[in-house]
Parts: sequence; structure tokens; C-alpha cells
Amino acid sequence: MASETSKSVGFEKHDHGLCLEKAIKAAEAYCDRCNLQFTPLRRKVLEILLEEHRALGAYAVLDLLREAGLGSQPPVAYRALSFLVEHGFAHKIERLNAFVACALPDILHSPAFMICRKCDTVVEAQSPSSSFDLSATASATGFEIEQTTLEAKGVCNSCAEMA
Amino acid sequence: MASETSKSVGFEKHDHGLCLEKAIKAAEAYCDRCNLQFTPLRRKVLEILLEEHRALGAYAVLDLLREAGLGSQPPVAYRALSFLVEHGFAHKIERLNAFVACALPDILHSPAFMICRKCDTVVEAQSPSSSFDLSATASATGFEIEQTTLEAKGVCNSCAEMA
DNA sequence: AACATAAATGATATATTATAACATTACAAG
DNA sequence: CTTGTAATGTTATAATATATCATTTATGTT
Ligand SMILES: [Zn+2]
Ligand SMILES: [Zn+2]
Ligand SMILES: [Zn+2]
Ligand SMILES: [Zn+2]
Repeated sequence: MASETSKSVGFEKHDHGLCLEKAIKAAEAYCDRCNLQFTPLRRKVLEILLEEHRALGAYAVLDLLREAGLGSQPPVAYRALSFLVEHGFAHKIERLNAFVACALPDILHSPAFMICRKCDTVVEAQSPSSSFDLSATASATGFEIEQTTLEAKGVCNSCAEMA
Repeated sequence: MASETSKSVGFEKHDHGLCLEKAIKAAEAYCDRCNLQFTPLRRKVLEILLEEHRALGAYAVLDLLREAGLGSQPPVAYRALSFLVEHGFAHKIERLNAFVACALPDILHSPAFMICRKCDTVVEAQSPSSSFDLSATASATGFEIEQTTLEAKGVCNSCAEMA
């Protein structure tokens, strides 16, 4: 029941190979359509993020890149991560200064996360735009929310008027 | 009209002296009640944050502290800011790595913000716990939301079971 | 008051996260 | 083949945050 209404993934056991494959294919297809270069470096960084539903810091990503022989200096990791975030293949978890692969490729969404402070697992919840209600997803998965923060970036009225 | 239904403050002109006074008094009262030390340093940091509805980085706070002769090393600022955040007198804006005074003292709330990327003004919107809908406040103030992120910290089911 | 304890602050050093700036390579359009 | 553009390589440094230990200040107890 719960698994049919809730779209969350990460706390529950699931075929993670499908997550990975689906995300890579979605990125490939999107880049094709939009004439973006899904280079080996960018693909590798996405694969690294997709290994787990867990957020990785840029330097952790960099270490794994180095092991793979694909770059060894911070800008390499940050640039690939920026690309992935910019095009929605990954998200930055601000409170962790870390990055996670998008768990909802193909679906237009505003990112909303439940972050376990013990195991660092990050679950992405489905959400439309400016309206959020995590309580349903939280109780469906047994996640106990302790603290929530919503941050909306945009342009305020007076700044908009100046332009 | 809008100003009566919307509780947001910061984009609109208002008696900011009241904001400041109210916040300081609320912090004083709360510390009294809870036997917390509202020391000169902590008070000064709150006053610094209260000067504007804008987020300040820890090092900006530190500079102002130094000018006031109240401390000159990073831990001084970070400790005072932690105290303020821990007790709800201020919030951290994660996407800016910066801190803002709470605009809703006395009201139990989960922080929700609208952050102008041009003028860096931070407006705190009233919100209950895990349910958010900024669209009403946004349209009331003429803020155009470009991107929204919700991050909930807590403990997941399997970690809870271990304890 | 004298003492013990805990909390806050001072100070030094260092860790972590992120970007600026410029050189080089890869590749496509003209 | 040149010219422009995007991506990557490389070096250096900026910005944010914390660990650790010393010192001072507040609090509670005898
Ligand atoms: Zn998965
Ligand atoms: Zn996503
Ligand atoms: Zn105000
Ligand atoms: Zn607040």
C-alpha cells in the first residue's frame, strides 16, 4: 500500500540497479535532445553519485574520480557537479554541502529531501513547486522529521521593478 | 489588505525599530525563563543580525564584532551564532552559508524563507511544521520564486530501530 | 566568603568547502 | 586549415567552519 502511494526511495529496499540505469538513460536522452555534452567525466560523476542514495561532498567525489583516473583537482569535480545540478541530474543538499543524484529523473519537480542524520541517507520526495507536505511521505516510510527548512530563491518586487 | 493576511516582513516598508526591539525582548525573556545566559556578546551578535532583513556570513558578523571590540577570532562568532540558532533567535540560510535573525520570535515555526538573489533580502514566511506553501506569501509580496528546496533532517526507520 | 563545578570566552592552529585565473585540448563551423 | 567555443587541466587562493587547549566568568555548595 504505502509503496504504491509513496514515491520515496532510499530508505526501503529496492532494485537499485534500476535507479542507476534509469537515471543514466534519462541524462543521456536529455543531453541528446538539448545538445548538451554528456562527457565521460560528467557521466562518471553521475555514476559516482548514483552508487547510493547518499549525499557525497565534492572532495569525496573527487577522490573517487582520481581513483578512476579522471581528474584530480577540485575544479574538475565542482564543474561536473555544477553541470549535473544545473540540468537537474543531481541536487545539492545545502545543509550537508554535498551532492546527491536526482531520484526522480524525467519528473518536473522542486527538490525536497528527508535526510537521516544517523546514516546520512537522502530520500527525495516528490513535490510540485512551492507547496510541500512531507508528513505523508515521512509517516509512510517511518522517517521521523526533527527539523525542516524551506528556502526559496527568486527576485523580490522592488528588484524586479528596477529592471 | 495584503499586509493584513501576509505575515511576511522585509520586502515591505515597516517600522523596523519594532522588529529589533521585539526580537531582543523576546530573546531576553526566553533566556530568563530558561536560565540561558544572554551575554553581551550574544546580544551584540543578535543586534548585528537584526540590523537588516538580510543574511550575514559568520565572517561579516565577526568584522562587526571586532569593530565593537567584542571578539576577533572565528570561533567567537560561530559560537554566538550557534547559540542563537540553537534557541531559535536566528536561522541559518544554508544556501548562502549565512545567518539571519528570526523574524517571528515567540511563534513556534519551521523556518521558511524567500531569498532575493539580487538584493539578498531574506523574508521569513510563517509556516507550521512539515507543510509549506509559499505561493500565497510570494504573490502577496510580489516575490517571484525561481527555485525552492526543502530539506528535512531526522532519523530514518532503520536507524531508529537500531536504538 | 571559600571552594568546586560548569559555562563562556580567548587564542592558536588547521580542516573543509569553493572559486579565480589562466593554459591546454577537443571539436565543430565556416 | 583557421577560427571560435566548450570542456578539461593546473595552480593558487578564498571563504567557511571546527578542533583544541588556556583563561575567565558565572553558578551553586559548604
Ligand atoms: Zn535506488
Ligand atoms: Zn530530483
Ligand atoms: Zn524589520
Ligand atoms: Zn524564525
